[in-house]
Amino acid sequence: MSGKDGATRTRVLGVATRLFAGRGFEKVTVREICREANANVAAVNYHFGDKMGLYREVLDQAIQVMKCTTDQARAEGEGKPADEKLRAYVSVFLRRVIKQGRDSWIHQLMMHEIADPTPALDLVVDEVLRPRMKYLGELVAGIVNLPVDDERVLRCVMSVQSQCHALMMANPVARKLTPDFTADDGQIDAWTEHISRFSLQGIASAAR
Amino acid sequence: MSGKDGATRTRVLGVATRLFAGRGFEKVTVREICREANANVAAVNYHFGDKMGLYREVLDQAIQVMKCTTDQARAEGEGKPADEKLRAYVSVFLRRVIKQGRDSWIHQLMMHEIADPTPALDLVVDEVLRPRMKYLGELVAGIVNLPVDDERVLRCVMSVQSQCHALMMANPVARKLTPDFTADDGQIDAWTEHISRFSLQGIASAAR
DNA sequence: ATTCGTATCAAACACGTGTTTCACGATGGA
DNA sequence: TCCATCGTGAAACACGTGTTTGATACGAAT
Repeated sequence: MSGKDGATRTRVLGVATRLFAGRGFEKVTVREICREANANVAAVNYHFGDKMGLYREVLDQAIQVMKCTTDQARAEGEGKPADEKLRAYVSVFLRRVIKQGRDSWIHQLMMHEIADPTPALDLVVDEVLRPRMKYLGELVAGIVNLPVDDERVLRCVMSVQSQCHALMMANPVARKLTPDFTADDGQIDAWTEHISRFSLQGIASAAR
Repeated sequence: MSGKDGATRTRVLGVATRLFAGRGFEKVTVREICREANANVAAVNYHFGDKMGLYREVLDQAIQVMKCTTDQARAEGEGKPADEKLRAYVSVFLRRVIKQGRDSWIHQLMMHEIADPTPALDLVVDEVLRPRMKYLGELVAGIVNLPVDDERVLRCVMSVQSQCHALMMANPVARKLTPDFTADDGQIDAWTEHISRFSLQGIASAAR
């Protein structure tokens, strides 16, 4: 069970990812992670230095996946007109967010990072959020024929982002408000259609 | 300093409110609260039963203030047409939210409640959020001439709410993205104007 | 004057935390 | 075969936590 086989590190990292996402950094204990991963308490210290080192590694993984989401959104809009690029962005984002698939842990993790910011949040902002806003800003600016740094463009970007993010952020709240909500493809498509149309109309009005 | 004078309880409650809002329930210690309030550690146990009792009292206060915000938004739209009622709602909300005034602690508190839901969150949903959504739903339904429980109406309400909430929720993120942001009246009015126009256009498009 | 309930205080309690230490076994190269 | 290194294990360490306890002082009612 020991030796070259470095499965313990992987197992610990996996469990840590799930638990950190679910309850944040502070509310998860090293002991609990190791217990669920069938590893010794000292494993996290040996493989990751300390608890924070383990957390940083989990967060780095999250950043990689988020950058990948941005790239996919860009790719799906490739060659299309600006309004369809925006629709593609919303579509990719919602599919990745609402689907309780293998990526949902990321957004729970980000939720906790926003509630209790750590220095690592800066990395997320610089590497993920800023590129996304830049891309959306270019789209909006193209649609309304305004400079990308115009205030009105910035505000429209916020409006689009906020609608997308709301569907993931307020998850525990939304579940209480509409307990019969299902994340099937039909619902996702309907939300994509709504946010796209709603936003495109709003964007058009921003240019006067 | 002791006797009929019940200032300790008030002082503890005040400090607890500020600290719980800033760092959430778990990351604040009873000792720290009492130290800042110049009270003994046992004070919280005597006056509030235990730490959770103190937290519940803080959260109850928050619910009262939020209900008051809803009432004010309703009042400012009284007698106006539906689209101006919506503008009034956005205006009241943003003024209360963006202003770093005496109410900002509430939204930090809610942020932490959403990130780490406790049973008390149900109370917030039932007493604050549901009435707000009901009110906004009636406004939207009136504008687009659809039944209040129509899916399209519900989605528009979510779009409006998400834009308003985004300005308060992503505060630590927004501060990094646009560090030169100032919460003066001009900015608030500009955002109110943007969200109102953006949303009214989007709502109009929802009815086809 | 005595009694009772209120409000506060310092000290201690019981528990859980992240981290460290030291020892044991396995692995792979010299 | 020997030895250095790696991965793991159980136990202990140092610290911080919420909570409880017993004592003290004060004011008001009896």
